[in-house]
Amino acid sequence: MRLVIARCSVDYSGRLDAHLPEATRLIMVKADGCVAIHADGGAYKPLNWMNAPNTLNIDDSTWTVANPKGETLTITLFEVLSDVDAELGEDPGLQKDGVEAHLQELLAARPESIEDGLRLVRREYPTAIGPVDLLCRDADDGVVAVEVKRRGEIDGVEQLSRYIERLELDSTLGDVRGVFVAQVVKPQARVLAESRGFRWVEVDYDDLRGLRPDELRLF
Amino acid sequence: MRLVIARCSVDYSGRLDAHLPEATRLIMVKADGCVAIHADGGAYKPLNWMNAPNTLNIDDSTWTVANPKGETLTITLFEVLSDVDAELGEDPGLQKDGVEAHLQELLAARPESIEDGLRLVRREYPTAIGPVDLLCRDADDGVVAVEVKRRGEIDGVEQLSRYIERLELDSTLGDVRGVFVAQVVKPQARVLAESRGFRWVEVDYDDLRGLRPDELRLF
DNA sequence: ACTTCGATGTCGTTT
DNA sequence: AAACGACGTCGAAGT
Repeated sequence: MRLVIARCSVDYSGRLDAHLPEATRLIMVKADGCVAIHADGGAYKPLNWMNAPNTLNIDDSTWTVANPKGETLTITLFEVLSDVDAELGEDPGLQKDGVEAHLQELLAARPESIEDGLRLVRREYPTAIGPVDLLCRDADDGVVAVEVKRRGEIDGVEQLSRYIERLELDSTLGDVRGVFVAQVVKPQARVLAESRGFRWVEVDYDDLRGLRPDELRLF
Repeated sequence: MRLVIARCSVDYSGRLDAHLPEATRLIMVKADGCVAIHADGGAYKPLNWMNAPNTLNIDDSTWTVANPKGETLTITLFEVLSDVDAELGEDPGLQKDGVEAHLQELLAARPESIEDGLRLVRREYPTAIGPVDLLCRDADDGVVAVEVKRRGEIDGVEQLSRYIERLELDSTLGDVRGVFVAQVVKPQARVLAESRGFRWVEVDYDDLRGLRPDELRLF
């Protein structure tokens, strides 16, 4: 990784056109050829960037980055304040815990934690507009479509609406009931879900993972 | 901005939990207090980060970043290979050209490029749930609501649906026809648009800008 | 402050 | 490779 701090101006031409006037910035060049131009503030997103795969051409004080799609990034250097190069090596990578896929797995293994008597028919049940998270049958053998989100917001309810519309059109399933499941269901999402005739359920991630004893649920 | 290259391990706890095993990485600390941990590859997104506002506490080889929401990032340093500090100053900011707003302008100036005989009534026509991109009348004087996107995906069709529902409720416009316009309309968006009774149209940004001669369209 | 929506989104997964 | 949805999305604009 090479880190250059320099007074520079930058031009990008590609999916849009963008220009950065002369100022002091960080230019970060990674081992895979990615280039990013950072200011001294504003979260982690760079002002300009170019992702791999691309080619970096350094001609005196003009750096030109080009990729196969025909996008170009041109950096003009006026004064270099610092220039550091270091070999970092491969990164072992990030371990995450607590994302939606995990939540869906846990619910698929224990559909009864959503509603008494609920049985899983299929995970990721396919429709023309995408897969339904969980397709189930309830205690009365009715078809139930379950949408799982980590955070339950309006978009998720819209998604469930579309799936149910599709399921009722495309199949011989007949009436399909909707259930919206999330760790937290936002007030607006509750209102919309109810107005669409869906149940909404909040579940606890730690409970599902079995970190808390099941007995606690009996109370 | 402070740039430290070091062998380190990192733990994040907040919206999820994540762990980075010991390896050599870049730690970037910006003037506003943001911290980002970068590997030597993988686009511009850091492996871990913490945005402002937050507090950075450096205690020997353990750095702790905490924000008001209770999220924490803990960095344990094993070996520092490089440590650079520089004053960058304010950035004058990025100038952009070619985003959705621009596309909408061009279409407003030439509604007939969407559909023969289409005339603009108003751009950003207001409704209770937000402005409709273009409100038009067609060759038969029927009301047409146009939603403009750079890339046409399902969300955009949903947005158009909500606007039309509103327009038909709130006004004396009567039936409103929907047209979904984008540079590229994705297959799922096509299906949904058609099932809602909307037309979808793909337009070319360069054509609209007039970079290609109009005569080309005659063939 | 909160919500909505665009983005050179980026990233992973599946087709 | 293309499409599709999730994201610790980020960030700006409007309320």
